[in-house]
Amino acid sequence: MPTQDDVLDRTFHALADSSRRSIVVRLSEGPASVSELAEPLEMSLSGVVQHIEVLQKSGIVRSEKVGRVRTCQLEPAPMRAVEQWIAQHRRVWEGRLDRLGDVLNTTYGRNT
Amino acid sequence: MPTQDDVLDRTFHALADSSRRSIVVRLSEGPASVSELAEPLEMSLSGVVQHIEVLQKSGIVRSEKVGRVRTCQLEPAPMRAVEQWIAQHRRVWEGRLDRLGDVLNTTYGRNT
DNA sequence: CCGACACTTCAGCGATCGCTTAAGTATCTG
DNA sequence: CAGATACTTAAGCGATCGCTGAAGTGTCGG
Repeated sequence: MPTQDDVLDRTFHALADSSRRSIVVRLSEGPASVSELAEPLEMSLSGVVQHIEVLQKSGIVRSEKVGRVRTCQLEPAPMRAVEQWIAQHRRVWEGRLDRLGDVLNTTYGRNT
Repeated sequence: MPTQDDVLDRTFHALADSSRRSIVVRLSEGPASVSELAEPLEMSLSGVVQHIEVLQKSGIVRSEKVGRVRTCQLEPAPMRAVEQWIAQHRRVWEGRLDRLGDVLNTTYGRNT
């Protein structure tokens, strides 16, 4: 069973590449086959397949093969996990941000 | 000048490591020195410094050296960029998601 | 001035990444 | 059945990653 950390590792990693993000963008408009996903990318088909594998391992993408065509679609859960992770920690600093400007040139004590 | 793609590449990459995320979590509670950030991590100091460099290159972290102490703090802009990128594309599929279940076992035609 | 402290810099190392080419394996089409 | 199509699998390669240990540099405290 993958920990939450594993999910975040894999999802952030999957999205840290602009070819993979463009696949995600394309899939956000609806399912597509491997070769449809490959078409706009200037890369060999097997390069694209490897990107899709990374996306699948992160859980962002699901796929199913019918006949000789593999069709891919998005799975929203991992991206929501990422979005929530960011939102959660953003809330913490935003509560502090108004004070940081002054704090920087004085003491940095933790108030715990 | 870094493109938006570069920012996303570097920010997603920076967050794709649990040691770096734990640094971000720690910094969300307020600024900290390099050795304060290093303390909970089971890793050499220079390993930690390298993680901080990755975070700085992405723009997530800023730092300033006073005397012999480097103090780090969070910079919210890049994480907001990531959050917005996700939110933007999530909106697109969520409009479609209710249809996908049925679509999967029928045709996958794009309706453009 | 001398040692402790807080980094800093650098070489190196095994592992993973992103990509290629080449050679498969099914599946459809005529 | 013979192609063409749509992947699939595997080897390999240069680059980057995450980390270490060792040797610095600059600062502070006594």
